Amino acid sequence: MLAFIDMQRSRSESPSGYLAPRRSLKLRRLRRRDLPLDATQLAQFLIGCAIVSDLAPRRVVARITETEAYLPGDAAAHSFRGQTRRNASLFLRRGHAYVYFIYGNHYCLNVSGADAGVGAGVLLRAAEPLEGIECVRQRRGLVADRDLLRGPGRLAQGLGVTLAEDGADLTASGPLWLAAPFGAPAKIGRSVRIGISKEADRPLRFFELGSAHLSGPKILNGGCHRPF
DNA sequence: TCACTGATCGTCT
DNA sequence: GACGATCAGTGAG
Repeated sequence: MLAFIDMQRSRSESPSGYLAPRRSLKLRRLRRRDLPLDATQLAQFLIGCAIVSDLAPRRVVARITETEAYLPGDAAAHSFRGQTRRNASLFLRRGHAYVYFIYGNHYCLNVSGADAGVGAGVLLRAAEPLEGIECVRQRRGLVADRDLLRGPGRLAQGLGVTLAEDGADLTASGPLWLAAPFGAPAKIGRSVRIGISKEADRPLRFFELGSAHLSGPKILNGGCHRPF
C-alpha cells in the first residue's frame, strides 16, 4: 500500500463553502512501478491520487475524482485504428501524458496505461483543486468552485495543460506529475463512459462516490452531487 | 436540472 | 469534408 501523504495544511472555508489550503501540500511522486499495468485498474487507482502542475505561474495540485479507461481493441479509444502522429503518446509506457485537442477549443489529458506499443490509457475527467486555486481561477475565469476542474476540458485548462505536455513522463521530474493518494481511501463508483458513441455501454468510468467534483449527468454519479 | 445549440479546428478518411 | 473522449449559454419545466 502506498504511503500516506501528510497534507500539512490548515484550511479556511470560503463563502462558497470551499475548503482552501493555506500551506503547500506534502506530496510523494508516484513511480512507474506504483502504477497498475492494466488501464482499468489504473483508472481506479488514480481516483484519490493527485495531479500536480508546476507550469507557470505557480503550482496547482488537484485530487483526481473521475477517470475513464480506454483499452486495447476498444472502438472508443483513440488507439483503436493504430498509432498515428496524434495518438503516439498513448502508445508510450504507462505513466506518460497523452494530450489531444478536441472540438476546436479543448485539450484533454490522459495517462498512458499499458506497456510500450500497446495503446491504452486513462482519461482524467475531473479533479478537486487543493492548492493553487487562485491560479486555476485565473485560467478558468469566473466559474463556481466546483466547476473549476469538472470535465476533461476544464481540468486541462485549469492545470494549464496544452499540447506542450503531450508525451511528458508523469513519473519523472517535470512540470506535470502524479502524486500518491492521500486522505481516506476513496469509495469508488462505476458507470458507463461519457460522450462516446462506440462501445458506449462498457462500464469503464470510475469516480469518487459523494464527490461534488464530478462531470456528467447526476444519474451516472449515484446521485451524489453535493450542493455547495 | 435538463435539453438543446453554436462555437471551433485538428485529425482522419 | 466529416467527425469528435467538450463547453458555455440559453430557455423550459
